[in-house]
Parts: sequence; structure tokens; C-alpha cells
Amino acid sequence: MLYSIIETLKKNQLSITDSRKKILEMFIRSKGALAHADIEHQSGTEFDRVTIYRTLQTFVEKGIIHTIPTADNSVRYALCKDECGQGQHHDDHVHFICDECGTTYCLDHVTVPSVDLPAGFKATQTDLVVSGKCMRCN
Amino acid sequence: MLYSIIETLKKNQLSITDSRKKILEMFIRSKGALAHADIEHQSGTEFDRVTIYRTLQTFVEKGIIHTIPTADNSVRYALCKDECGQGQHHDDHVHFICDECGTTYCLDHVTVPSVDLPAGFKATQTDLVVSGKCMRCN
DNA sequence: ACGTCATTGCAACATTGTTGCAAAATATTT
DNA sequence: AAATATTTTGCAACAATGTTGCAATGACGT
Repeated sequence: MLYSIIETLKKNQLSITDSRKKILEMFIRSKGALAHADIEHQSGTEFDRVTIYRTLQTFVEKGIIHTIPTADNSVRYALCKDECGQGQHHDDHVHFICDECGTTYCLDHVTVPSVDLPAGFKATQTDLVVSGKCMRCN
Repeated sequence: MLYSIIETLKKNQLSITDSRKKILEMFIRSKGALAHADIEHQSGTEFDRVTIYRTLQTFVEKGIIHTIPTADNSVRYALCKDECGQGQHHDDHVHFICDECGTTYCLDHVTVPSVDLPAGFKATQTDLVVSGKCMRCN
């Protein structure tokens, strides 16, 4: 899959800066999802902690990445597929979190079944989070 | 539904203390899920913050409550149904989080569809989190 | 190359969660 | 019911995580 960092940033009217380029690159290279802490560790002292927070925030707002719900308190982020629009993304994700190694996988090929909600409830997003043991830890 | 606080605590070999009784009572009274902050606000200065953390931890370990994954970073807890065993609970939950008022509902009557995982992946728990507008906010 | 605007880094702070230990409350034994 | 053993609590101190204001820096359009 071809993914141009510069193109993505330009398309979203974001200035092209070192931090944005490198953080976006991390997401592209990473097969799974990343937490703030992962990015902080990988980048060492290159960027300020605040910059990482703000970059992630911006990416979420622009629909470049999205947050993944987890049962523990850690927030994780993953690249959105191209269809994702500004602000909210409409394709529903299946995520797998390994209890053993903590890796978060986006299972894009698994379809999320639609849910029958009680009267008066309207869904805008559905997240299906499966946890267990992953391929490598099994 | 009859739910005896004392019985529940005894069954789990926990000492019967004020904090445990009152926190468990909050869960029974609350239709939705509670975050640590909710409990802290509702109980005022009655208990130490640390006590609340430890009580919630204990309840999760004993299978009295369970955590709910959320896309924002807040951890929420809800009562487990009686079938839940020690440590892990085996019935899969559907949760609905209202974007407007933040209330978290346990939709027990909606069944979680089983997911086809790629080879090598083994699921122990499946969480389906739907967000949108709830009954009251629609 | 210059001015404008967006972004960064620093500092300070707020919130959230954790740990050790003595005091207090609960449970158990006699 | 009193004494002992065990569990739980509250305090203090700390660690981690996230936020905000502001001056300095860097990116972008002309």
C-alpha cells in the first residue's frame, strides 16, 4: 500500500514538520496500534512530550488516526483507512489486543456485525475489541 | 432483581466495610457504568482516593465488577452478572456510550456476535462498544 | 528574502494512579 | 466478651499522564 506522508499532511492542511513526519512514519511502519508512551520511547528526547500529545490530537481531529478502546486505561492510536473523513470515521473496526505482549492489531478483513439497539438509541460508531492471545504468543 | 450486598461480599471472602458496602451500593443503584471519578464525587470526602482505587481493584479481581473499554481514556466499571467467575468473566457484553451525556449503558439483551479470527489468534474476551446518542439525548 | 501564521519547547500545573507503612477496623479464637 | 490475628484504611510521598500559557522557533505564501 502506497502512503505518502507529505501528501497526507498537505491534504489535511497541516504544516510539514519533523515531528509530524516522524510520528506519522511510525504509524505507517507499525503493524499494530501505538500508545503515547510507545512514541515517546521510540523517539527518545527528540520531541517534547507536549508536542507528541498535540500531534496525536491533531491527527485524530483530522481523521488521520483514530483511538482504540481498551479495557485497561491505556489509549492507543492507529492509522485510519483512507475513507475516514474529518473528525469522525465511519468504517467500523475490529481490534485485537494480545493479553500477553500487549500488541494491538487492526483486523480490517473481519467485518463488524451490525447491532440491534433498543428504541431511541442511535449509533455513530461501533468498536469491536477482542482480547486474547495473538499469533506470536500462542 | 435481588442483590444482597452483604451476601456478595461474604461470598467473595471480603471483609464487610463501609467503603465496600457503599461503593457496591452505588453500582447497584446506578443504571449505567461508573468511573473512578464518579465514585469519588458521589462519596465526597468520605473515603480516601486510594481506598476507592483499591476497592475497585478488589471488586474486579473477585469478578463483582468488570471494566468497560472506552475510546477516550476513562476507565469505567459496571456490575457483573452473577455468572461471572473469579478473575475473568465469560459472558460478553455490549456497551453503549452516549457521546452527549457520557452515560454508559450495559445492553445485556443484545447478543454479541462471534468473530472469525485469523489463524493463530485465540479470543478470551469480546467487547462490543457502540457509541452515539442515547434514548434520553435523542 | 520577508512578513505572517502555525508549531514547538519550556515551565508550571492538574489529574490520575501506585506504593509503603502505621493506625484503625474487622474477623477469629478462646 | 475479651484478646489476638488478620484485613483494610488513611496518610504521605511518589510516579505517570495529560493540559495550558507564552515566548521562541520554524514553515509557508508572496
